[in-house]
Amino acid sequence: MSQATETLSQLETEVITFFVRGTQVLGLPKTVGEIFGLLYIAPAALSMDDIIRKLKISLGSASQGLRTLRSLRAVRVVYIPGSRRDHYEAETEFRTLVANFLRDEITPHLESGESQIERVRRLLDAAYDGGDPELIEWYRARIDKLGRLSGAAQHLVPMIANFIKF
Amino acid sequence: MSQATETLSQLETEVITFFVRGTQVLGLPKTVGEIFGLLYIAPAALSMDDIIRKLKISLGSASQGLRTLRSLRAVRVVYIPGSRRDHYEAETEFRTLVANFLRDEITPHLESGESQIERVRRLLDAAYDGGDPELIEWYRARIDKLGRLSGAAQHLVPMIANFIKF
DNA sequence: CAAAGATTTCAAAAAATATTGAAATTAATG
DNA sequence: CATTAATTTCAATATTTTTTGAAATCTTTG
Repeated sequence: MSQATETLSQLETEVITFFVRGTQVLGLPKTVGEIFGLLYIAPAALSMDDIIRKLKISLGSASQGLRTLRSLRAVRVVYIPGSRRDHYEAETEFRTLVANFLRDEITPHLESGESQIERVRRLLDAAYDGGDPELIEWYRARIDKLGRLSGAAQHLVPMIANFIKF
Repeated sequence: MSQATETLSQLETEVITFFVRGTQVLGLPKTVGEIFGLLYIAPAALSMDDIIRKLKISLGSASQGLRTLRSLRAVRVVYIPGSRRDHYEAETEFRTLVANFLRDEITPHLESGESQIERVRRLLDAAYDGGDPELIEWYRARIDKLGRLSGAAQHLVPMIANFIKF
């Protein structure tokens, strides 16, 4: 039996709003932010049922949202002796959270961007026969600039990961 | 009269795809990425009509997309003597592009986050009467952690803006 | 200043995304 | 091992976002 009150306190509401904004900036569903915010400010681990009742969201959203948060390692399963339900608590180390997010969500994008630029370069090399050489040089300059952006972005990631240390 | 070919070359298609992915990561509409990509790789400024014909998008999307890009200062209006239409070219300095984006799109979010945390702090102070002091201290620790995240993010922005220099 | 051209606006349609809840599955208990 | 509880899945629904194109507005030019 869960002893948590059914209504959200003003404090809880504010904290949840904070994270909902965050997840929306990151392009994640609102319910994911709600669940994370609720768990972040919860003094004890909550079951899926607690989450459903406090946030008034559906079973499906809760299950799907927790799956997302688990896959981001933003939430951890905690065993509560005597309860048959899984209980969840938030990962509160933002350093860890950011590092995981960068590694799982950002780095793959950057790598695919890098390989795409490589492909465009080869395309340009193949076009040497036929096309106007001056135009091709101009294109190459533009693609090179893109390559430098991509490279800089890849350097940036570990810098960011390293910077959030507290 | 526009002399640009009507079909997109493979090179153009690849570059556009690159930027479409980018805008989708940033949460901007696909057409915005398409327009920017087309302009980025275009050897000469293009009119809205050129954009519509080459990308096969609607008038409304082109107008709205160009508005977005202008407001991000990712695109510049260029006057072409003898033509009545506005012509557009892409801002190709990624340093400028990133700096503008951080200032206009990211910083405001961070500032509103900061002030929201301030509000939660005051809420907690007001709650000193009535609530369990131990629980309130626990809450305060969680809110402080949030505050440190917010502070770190704000330090990060100028660092990133500074790092993309080429 | 009329006429044609270019651009913007905005309501409606289409597409993409998120949410719901009932049914299926999986796990725990007596 | 049957029963009940907990969780996941997924098709249907709702919501949000993007795109379209016709009408309105603004601009240029003869």
